[in-house]
Amino acid sequence: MSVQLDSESRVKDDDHVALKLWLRLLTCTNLVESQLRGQLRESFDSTLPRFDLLAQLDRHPEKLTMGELSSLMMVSGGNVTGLVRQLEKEGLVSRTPAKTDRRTFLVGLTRKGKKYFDRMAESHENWVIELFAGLDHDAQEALMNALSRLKSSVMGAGAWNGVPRSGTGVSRPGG
Amino acid sequence: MSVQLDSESRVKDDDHVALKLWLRLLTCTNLVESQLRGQLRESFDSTLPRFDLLAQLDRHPEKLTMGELSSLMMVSGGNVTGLVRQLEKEGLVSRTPAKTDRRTFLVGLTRKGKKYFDRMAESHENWVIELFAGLDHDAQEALMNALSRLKSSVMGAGAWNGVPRSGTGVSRPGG
DNA sequence: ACAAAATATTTTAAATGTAAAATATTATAT
DNA sequence: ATATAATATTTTACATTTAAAATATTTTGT
Repeated sequence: MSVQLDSESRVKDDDHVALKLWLRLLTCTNLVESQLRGQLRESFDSTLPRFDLLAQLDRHPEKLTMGELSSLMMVSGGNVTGLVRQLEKEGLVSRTPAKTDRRTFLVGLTRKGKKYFDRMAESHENWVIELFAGLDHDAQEALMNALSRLKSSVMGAGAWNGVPRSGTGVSRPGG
Repeated sequence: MSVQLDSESRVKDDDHVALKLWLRLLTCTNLVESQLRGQLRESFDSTLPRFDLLAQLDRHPEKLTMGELSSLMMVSGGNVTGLVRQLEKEGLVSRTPAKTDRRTFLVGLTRKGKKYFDRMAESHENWVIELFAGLDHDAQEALMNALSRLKSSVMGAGAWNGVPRSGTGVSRPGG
């Protein structure tokens, strides 16, 4: 049937380079995400958002507020509310009111959550290494540099509204 | 509070280069996607998946089956079923049974859908160009090359299960 | 021809996601 | 002090997404 296999196929010959670039970026991300999601499900019966939330807490042992989690994960506040509730019910994270501000909650890994995360994180890193193994170290450096520039470009472009975080004014220099 | 603004912040200093690379890739994609989603909503009261589906049909004027759409968009079949149903109800796409195979449906843009898409596509391309404007042409070429290599790497790595397309055996050389 | 396997799609159930409104609390400006 | 604005989170309503099961049809093997 000779049909391409991914989103890039929608690029027309006369399309702008930037558009091709964006679609290839999206394709790569989708491919990696699919692999990781599948592995996480098969090996640990878990999901990417759960893993990502635990990873943020592991990276920030000083505990994080709901809003910080929302910013870091680049998802809406309501989304975080649901995920934290779920993980708290399973005893993987703790959620305690802040002393100084009664609006705020501090979220952190429990011992059980830390163990659970560490187990997954090791496998996760190996999966990523394997997926990127086709690029030698220089190629990885080159890609990292290119992506750094892209990140700056995107964050600099237009009026920056940020990632949807309804009801949160965090990180809106233009707002 | 001095907390970073995106997923990369979960990288620890001793983490493997590939992991940093993956998180930066994810961050860039999330940033671009958020911008485009917001613009699409504000300017056209539409969404990315709707746009993507129409774009695939525009790219393939010979019409596509549900399964081909699923592969091209890298989303599950059930997802395509819902999107096509919605767009068909709005008169933007047509969905006709194939002559030779009664399991199969052929989906294509209606005249109304083509107009609707063209209007969005122009803005969409301009948004992308603007988001990538911080990279000069050489940098864009470099990034494209790096991503090409990454795509090959990911598609070559491990047993390729492909993107989740439940109930679809498409493109599984290993299955 | 006929059973079994493969394929294409839809349906289902549950998870994830957004955006906007609602609630509660804290900060600011008279 | 008190009204107003800003902030942090939750709730609500709904859209999207996946994975698996179900359905329908075609293909394959014998």
